[in-house]
Amino acid sequence: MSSEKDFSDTIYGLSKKRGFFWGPSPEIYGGSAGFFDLGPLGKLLKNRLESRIRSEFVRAGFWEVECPTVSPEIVWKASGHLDGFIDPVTQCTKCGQVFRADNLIKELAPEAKVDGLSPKELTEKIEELGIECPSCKSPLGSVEPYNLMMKTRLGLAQDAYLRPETATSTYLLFRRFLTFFRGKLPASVFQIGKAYRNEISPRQGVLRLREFTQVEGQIFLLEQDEIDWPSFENIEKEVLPLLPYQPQEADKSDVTLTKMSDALKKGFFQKPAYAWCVYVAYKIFREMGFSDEVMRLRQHLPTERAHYAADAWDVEIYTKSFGWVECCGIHDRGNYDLSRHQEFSKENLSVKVDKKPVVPNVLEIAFGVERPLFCLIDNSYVEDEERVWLRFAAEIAPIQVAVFPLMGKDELVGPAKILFESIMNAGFVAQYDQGGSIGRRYRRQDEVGTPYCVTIDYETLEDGSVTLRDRDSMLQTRVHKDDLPGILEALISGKSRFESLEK
RNA sequence: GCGACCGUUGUCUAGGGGUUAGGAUUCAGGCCUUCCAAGCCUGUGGCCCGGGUUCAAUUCCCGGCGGUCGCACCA
Repeated sequence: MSSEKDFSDTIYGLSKKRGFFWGPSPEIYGGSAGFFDLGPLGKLLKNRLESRIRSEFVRAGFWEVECPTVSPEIVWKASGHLDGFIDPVTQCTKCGQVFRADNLIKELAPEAKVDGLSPKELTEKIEELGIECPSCKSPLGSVEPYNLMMKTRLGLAQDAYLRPETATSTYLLFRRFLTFFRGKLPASVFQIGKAYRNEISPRQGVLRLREFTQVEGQIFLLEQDEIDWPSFENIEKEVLPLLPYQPQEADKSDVTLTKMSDALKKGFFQKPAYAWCVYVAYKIFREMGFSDEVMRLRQHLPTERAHYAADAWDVEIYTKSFGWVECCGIHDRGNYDLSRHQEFSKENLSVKVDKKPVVPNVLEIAFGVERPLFCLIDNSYVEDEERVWLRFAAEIAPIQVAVFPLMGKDELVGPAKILFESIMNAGFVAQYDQGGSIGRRYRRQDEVGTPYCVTIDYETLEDGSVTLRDRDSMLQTRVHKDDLPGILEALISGKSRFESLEK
């Protein structure tokens, strides 16, 4: 087998060649790191993932919303992103190390006053105090503000930022949600949309992007709800691969297959509602086509957690390219966000509990779509002596069925095109191809993961039967063309198996 | 952002101060072909960008952009 680095090259090569994704974008101008274009197949695949995500959220009782990607500065002031992410940084002119300027000054000159100083003033302060690079004693460069958010402007003068997460824009609707949900909590909503992070140094292709599609589900609820969570009963017998923080601290990384009810008893999860969210996240990834063997749920170490987070678990996916990849975070955000927005907006974001105002808590499921997209291609790639193919689950494959005339003869091409039309009309994403030998066309579809191919031949002209070919086994069977929509539907949805078609 | 290495058709790659820049594969068209990348013919397409050195730069130098790895960063 190829090395890890070689394998990601293989995936990126195939993706570029077959039109899953291209980049960095804009390619003809040399590209900017952290931006990628989705080609036709990548977009089809992403649409399928999003629709699985969407239906899984809906099934779990979430309602979808959509908010602007740009919000004025005050929003990010309130959310904490502005202060949290405008760091005054200085860099050593010789060794290149980067430091937080304010922290560095405080550390080396505790009596100096640095709070509220501009980058320019901080630069002067560093000169004044004769501070140099702590590791190599060389002069430091001027202090520059660095913020992870992308800045823009509304009209002439109002500062605004592109959202670094969709969640914050969702929280701003809380009062509207209260009305929509007729004053009842818990209330569950989710959003699928673009988010932007001005990463200093994007790496690993589509795994760390400056612009990406985020999916974030939020449950607004009261503390009591977190304990009394009836839906937990539906999933308490589910067994998930858990990796709590304790074994990690002992440098162990073996998952424990744990029943959810036991996980709660053992204290892996504090609250049933949070545990349920972890299950929902896991279920979404299952629905996207990941098998249990390549997934695990890893709890953040206490040192890894955000200061306000009571608990945090990640869904991780094993890839042949990069090993375990963090794909989804499940966070207990407490009432931090709503409290902050209440404070900054002066709007009442509380509900009445026993006649007293209480700001509700938030549980969150958050992930980007591009990571699972990449992981899925990585996981689906299969290669043997004969061919290369993507073993997508039929339901998420970008193209579901390809239609070929056995040869490019007029008497076969005509009927093949008619059949292609009827398959499209039946609602399938289909592709027609008459270029090259039949074997080459099968291989082409294998390489983009098309689960089924249909071939029209001379027998079709006599009795209406066609060849139906299965991607993974390369087996073929004859069926009547009029039965195809039903057969394909059953195969793709998993209601029947290809082997059972064989007579 | 720093350091090291790197950037040649759609993809993978050979090469190198003066070349018709080579190969494999893909792709398009044609011939052939009654089910798994066959064969034959034809064709499209390339030296990341800018500056410098030089009679001459894709090749050497500098800068930019991008990539890989390491450091840092990753709410």
